[in-house]
Amino acid sequence: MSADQGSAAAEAPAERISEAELAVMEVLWEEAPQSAADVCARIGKARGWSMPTVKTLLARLVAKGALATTPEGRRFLYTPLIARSHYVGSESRRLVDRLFGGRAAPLFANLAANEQLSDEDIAEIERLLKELRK
Amino acid sequence: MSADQGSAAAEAPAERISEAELAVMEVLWEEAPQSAADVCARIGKARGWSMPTVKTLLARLVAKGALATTPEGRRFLYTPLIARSHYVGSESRRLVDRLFGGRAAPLFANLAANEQLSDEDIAEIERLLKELRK
DNA sequence: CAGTTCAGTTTACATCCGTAGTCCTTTGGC
DNA sequence: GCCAAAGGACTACGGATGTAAACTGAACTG
Repeated sequence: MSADQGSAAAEAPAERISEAELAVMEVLWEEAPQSAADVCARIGKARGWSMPTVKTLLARLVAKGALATTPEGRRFLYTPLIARSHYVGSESRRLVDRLFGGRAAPLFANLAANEQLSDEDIAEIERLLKELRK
Repeated sequence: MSADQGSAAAEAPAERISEAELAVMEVLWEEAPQSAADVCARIGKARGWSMPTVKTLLARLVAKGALATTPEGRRFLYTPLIARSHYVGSESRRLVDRLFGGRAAPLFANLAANEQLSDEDIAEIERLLKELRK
């Protein structure tokens, strides 16, 4: 079932990335290979996590196949194995499937109804629509 | 911190509703006051859960403030305390905040890029946009 | 060469979630 | 009035998650 746009297997971690893990992924998506210490330095500020916590999250992400490690001297450099756009896409699809019967329009309607759409958003979406209709 | 659009307290369970719990909520959103047995009958078909499982989920939802119980004879009738639209709205907002920097347009762009938009969706969204611009 | 320090691995633990068994109470039937 | 059935409450338990300490091995330093 489900689409699964076939082709290039390799990635696709299947395992879901948790909230805390996502924060780590974000840091690595921002800048590609980083050591645990680097990640910790960046995240420590935002979330106040200790080094062990960050290490655990990194290890779990590696176990889940979401990160790759490259030995560099006596430590590892971590690199995302899944693209942010890929993750974001599958999460969006999940939401749309779970709550909007798989249709994007109701989601959009909902955002509109809750005034979640800024003027900028509207303008941008119109632009995108024009693209799509071309 | 975070927004928390203050005002009318009362509802707003704060506690997050899990995946399995959501299935129970869906049944109750479909038809308002139902007994545990009713819910179980409906869900049993779809998810194959046993009665105890459904009862546990109902109890947890009550504990979370997502459901209200009304004594009816010697059993309880369960009623949603939060509206589906409310839940759906907050989940959508969560996604947009977490993954798209709080902007709806990138979400939309993502759905478009992944061909998640049907022609119907596009037509409907255009209609909504027209509404918004009025 | 030994000690310190750094980095990854293992272990830990409380909580939540999915799933379900068991128990207790109440109510209805005989 | 007593027993069985129905229904809610309590308990359970493995896995995931958030958060972190302790352990271990390797490298740099004096």
